[in-house]
Amino acid sequence: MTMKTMKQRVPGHDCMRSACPVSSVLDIIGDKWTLLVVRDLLFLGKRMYSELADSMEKIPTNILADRLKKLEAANLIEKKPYQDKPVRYAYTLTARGEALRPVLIEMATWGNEYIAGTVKAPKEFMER
Amino acid sequence: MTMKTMKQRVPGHDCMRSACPVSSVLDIIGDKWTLLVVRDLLFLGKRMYSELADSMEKIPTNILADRLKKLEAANLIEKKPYQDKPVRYAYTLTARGEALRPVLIEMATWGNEYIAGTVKAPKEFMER
DNA sequence: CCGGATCCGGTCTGATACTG
DNA sequence: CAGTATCAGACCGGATCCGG
Repeated sequence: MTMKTMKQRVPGHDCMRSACPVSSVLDIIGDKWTLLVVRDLLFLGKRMYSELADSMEKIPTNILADRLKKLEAANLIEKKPYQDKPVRYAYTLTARGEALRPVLIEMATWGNEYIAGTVKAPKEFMER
Repeated sequence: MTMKTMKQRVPGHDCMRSACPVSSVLDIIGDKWTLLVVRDLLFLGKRMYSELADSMEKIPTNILADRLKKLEAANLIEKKPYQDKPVRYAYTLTARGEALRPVLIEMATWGNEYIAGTVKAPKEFMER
């Protein structure tokens, strides 16, 4: 119930970020974990929950489940069952989610240039 | 003392984000407010504390002060006194901070395309 | 086992009040 | 004007639990 009762950012609410696109985007991906999930789906080819949970950054499972829900609610990812008994889902980016690629690329580019020790991504990731 | 005792992300610590550039960048700008401050400095020409506090998103003053400190510690901004009696500081982006422009631009581009009602930034902001 | 859901302690956020 | 203090409540993250 803790995660479910999180404060919503609804139109008219004090916290509603206005029409600035940067601000609006940050309402969706402006936290430490969401973009890491997107990165794993976009660049690392992950699709299953267990693969996502296995990230280098050790995302807690409750956080992962919560972010997957929010990403789905924001139409950045879809989940489709790939087996029954028990039902298991594969998570994939929607076109809307895929479109975040340039954002991730620019972040990676900045990191490679300005943060020592970061690993350069393979070139195929840096191209459309 | 609350803000000062925040958990540090030091090399060797469990929480240290590894060499992934995206992850490392998110350690610096991966929260809801930091990039908004950068946006104000980069696109809106703000320099003074009071201008930054006046953002549309109503950033709380304690959060603003905290983010300015962290941005300075990360060498993304500098503060220089622009008057004495009393000493007042102007905050400006360093080259390292200015270099985040492509990230902000891609975020704004994504927002304009995929979030209804976001305002398009003037073209001069979208060019180097 | 896998994919989460629940619990819980501690941390952080953010509204407001306050100070020099 | 440029921050600092305070404090309740939101949120994170580790551990654990549970249904299929």
